[in-house]
Amino acid sequence: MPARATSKTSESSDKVSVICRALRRAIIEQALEPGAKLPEDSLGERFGVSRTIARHALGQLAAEGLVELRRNRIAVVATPSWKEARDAFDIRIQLEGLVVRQLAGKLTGSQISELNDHVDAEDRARGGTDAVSIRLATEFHILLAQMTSSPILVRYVSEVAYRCCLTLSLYSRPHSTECAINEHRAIIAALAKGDEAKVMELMHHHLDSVANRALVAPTPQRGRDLLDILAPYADEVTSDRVVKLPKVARRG
Amino acid sequence: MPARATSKTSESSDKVSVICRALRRAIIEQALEPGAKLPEDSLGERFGVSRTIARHALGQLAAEGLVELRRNRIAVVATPSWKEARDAFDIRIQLEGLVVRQLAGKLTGSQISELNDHVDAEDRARGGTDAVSIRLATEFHILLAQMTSSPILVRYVSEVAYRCCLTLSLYSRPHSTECAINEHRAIIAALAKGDEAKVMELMHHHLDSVANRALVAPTPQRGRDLLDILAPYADEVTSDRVVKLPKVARRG
DNA sequence: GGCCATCAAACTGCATGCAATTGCGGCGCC
DNA sequence: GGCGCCGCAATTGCATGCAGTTTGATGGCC
Repeated sequence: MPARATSKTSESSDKVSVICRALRRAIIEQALEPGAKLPEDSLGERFGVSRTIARHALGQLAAEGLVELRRNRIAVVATPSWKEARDAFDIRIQLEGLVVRQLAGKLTGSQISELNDHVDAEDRARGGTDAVSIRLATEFHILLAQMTSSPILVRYVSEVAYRCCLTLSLYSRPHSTECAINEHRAIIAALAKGDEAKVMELMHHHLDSVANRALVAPTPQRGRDLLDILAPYADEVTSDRVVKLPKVARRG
Repeated sequence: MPARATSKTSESSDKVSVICRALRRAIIEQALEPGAKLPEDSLGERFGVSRTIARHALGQLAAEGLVELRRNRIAVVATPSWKEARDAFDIRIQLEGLVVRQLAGKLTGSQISELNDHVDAEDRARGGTDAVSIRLATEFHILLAQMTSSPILVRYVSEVAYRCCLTLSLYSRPHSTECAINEHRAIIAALAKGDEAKVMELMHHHLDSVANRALVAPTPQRGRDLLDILAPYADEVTSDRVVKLPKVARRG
């Protein structure tokens, strides 16, 4: 066990971060769909810890935007609205632009092979489930961010990439990952060549096309969370409690 | 009390978020300097809650990068290295660019007056302590972000702005806030006029100059955390425990 | 048949208690 | 006099317990 140790930032202790990692992964692989319930008891039992720890983990994930926490209510996997999804992609484009700008022409040989290896893995995973492909594609971007050795950038890129994953599972149709893989290869090549302008454009285009493939339209019906659809109509309500529908059947 | 209610994102419950807000404010006003210790007991006692809650709050702040948490050790206010500070400003420039791009020409009259009122407050605070000026200047940027009504953007801009505050208290000399105030006014004017290119340039320049005023040089001596200075030399160490100096007198 | 009140189970909010680890002051040794 | 070692106080890591809230189901009433 390489004991990568918990990176300085966040990831408080041990058990908590283990649970966080597990849940994060489950979420981005869509084992846990948006809206899925996450009761503290069940989590604690599943991971062999007390509710206290499970609760703490949920708090962390909420801070990352992967989980929604409302007072006295069961935590659920976040269900970003379409607008939030769009915003997340906008932010992501900016942040990853920063990443490639820092990296262009500065990669070592071993870093380049590491990236190529990763894309090879993505390639091999094409036969498998979509979930794994999506996870690997996301991890490619995180890997890139890590190479900047800027902890802040790593954290933000990771978070926002995870959020985009969530989005994908909400709004995206089964999508072809091939072009994404080719785009990854192109980005590596341009990074190695040190062509900053080119790599910026590639990354921008890559993320933009991912976003567009995912977020073709507000898809009000498939957005699947009734409350989001109704949200605009609730603006009139002045009270804190946003909307109070007579028992609306939520998922689950 | 306007009962602003806890915004959907993060900020779990009540007591926890109260503590978070209090600590955040104390940190950005430099009542708590970087490196200051934050024992769970003391926090709990001070805020009239149990350690459990104080601990949870520290976890949230750690997720935001304001607090550093290490296993079995007392939490301390984060002490960003010079490089991290620089990175934070880079990210901030990108994010706030996004903000003003979204806002240019889209502000309502009342929003514009709200912004002007805020800058007036900044102006009035010029006679007071530096701490308040810094806080108000930071809050101006957060106010701007809030007007995008993009929760994600608000969260990221807030976080990174707070981090930059931390930085300022670490590396900055007593600085003049006047030009910053004028720059704020200029940004509002350009936003109102809807001149996107102009406002982008203004914001970029504004943040860049703030960064440069603060981060003139690595200032190795004044960076004041011996451990950061030694960090590059510790890369050789393979163990998890990064560095083990014979009792080095840390602050406090 | 549909609607509302009532109640129990489920779940969260929080405090407290115990075990484990760390930090630090004093002691002995070189 | 300085350096390293040991033991105690301080502090964290975590589980459990109790109180308050929500959920949703059952039964009575219109």
